[in-house]
Amino acid sequence: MAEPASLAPKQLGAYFALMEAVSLLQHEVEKQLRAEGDLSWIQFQLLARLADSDGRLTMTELADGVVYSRSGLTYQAGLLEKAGLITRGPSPDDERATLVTITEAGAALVARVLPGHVEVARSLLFDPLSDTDVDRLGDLMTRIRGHMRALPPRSAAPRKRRTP
Amino acid sequence: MAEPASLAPKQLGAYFALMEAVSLLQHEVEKQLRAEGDLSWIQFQLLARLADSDGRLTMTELADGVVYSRSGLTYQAGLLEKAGLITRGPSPDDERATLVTITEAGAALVARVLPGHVEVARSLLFDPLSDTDVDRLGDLMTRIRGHMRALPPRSAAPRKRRTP
DNA sequence: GTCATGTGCTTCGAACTCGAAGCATCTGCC
DNA sequence: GGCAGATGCTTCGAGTTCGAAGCACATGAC
Repeated sequence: MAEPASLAPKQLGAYFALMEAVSLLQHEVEKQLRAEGDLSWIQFQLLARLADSDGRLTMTELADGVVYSRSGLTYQAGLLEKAGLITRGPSPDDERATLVTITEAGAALVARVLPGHVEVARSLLFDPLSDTDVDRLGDLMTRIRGHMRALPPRSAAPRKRRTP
Repeated sequence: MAEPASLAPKQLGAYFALMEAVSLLQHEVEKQLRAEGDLSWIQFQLLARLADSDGRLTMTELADGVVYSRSGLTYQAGLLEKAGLITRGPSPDDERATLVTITEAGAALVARVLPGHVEVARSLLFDPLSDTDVDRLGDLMTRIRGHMRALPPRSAAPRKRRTP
């Protein structure tokens, strides 16, 4: 390649390994979710997030952290609603907001696909790792995620995150 | 969520942190590549791979590791060719194969966007890490990637990888 | 040589994603 | 109260992705 451009080869290696490994993992995860529950990774994330939060999130809260565009979320929510996994209704507090609720069917589906999902993650991601490795990976990625979340948007998102 | 299903919470946390961090990183990387070179992450990967390999790879070799479907690769190669960044020609050895070569313009483009690309990776990914952390991350992800690559396809890819 | 099967790539249709534009509501300032 | 700008969500169009089907060549058995 042209030049290292101030990133040590070790770092470049780590970077590419990270990206490729996650890409492979995501691919396998999608396959499992599609096969067992006819869900995409995003749909699963949305349902899981709802299941965690007792249902009742606004669209924006739901999107937060799932990085997706608003329109994409609308689309996915439409699919999930049509499939009977979630419900959308107006918020009593804010007429503009849409409150999303997970249905019983939705919760049941999450519960059904979760074991297989976890199994894929275990066999692909954690199999070659020791307990210490898992700790380190968790620590590293948590720190990195925190760092990224805290960053000022790089020139983007004119309307993305509420500044609290 | 329903149940941990035999994955320790620590592992689940590591898993989700990993997925989210990479998702964020990829998003930013795409933005930079789009802004500075009008490239997608896949296109950049393809060009970088070609630049590394003295050009001259078959479509399948090029796709290998970039996980994409063959048709997607055909599509992307079409775009890159139209943009004058690569050339496609028949292979002398195998009439079926298409040999892909990177052009000067393609190599120049990679060289042009690389510094910015590296800078994004540095500031998002490596900024909160010490040298030791980088070593560990590289080690972990390299092992994980190796593990995943070696796996038997889980029921998929009837025609995906040559078995050497 | 010839036929069956495997492999390399492309074409096709359907599904998904994003950003820009649009509509409705909310908030703050006057 | 009323108006300007911000915010929440949706619609729309263009671009991208994938899997299945299809075509062309290669390889091995006979």
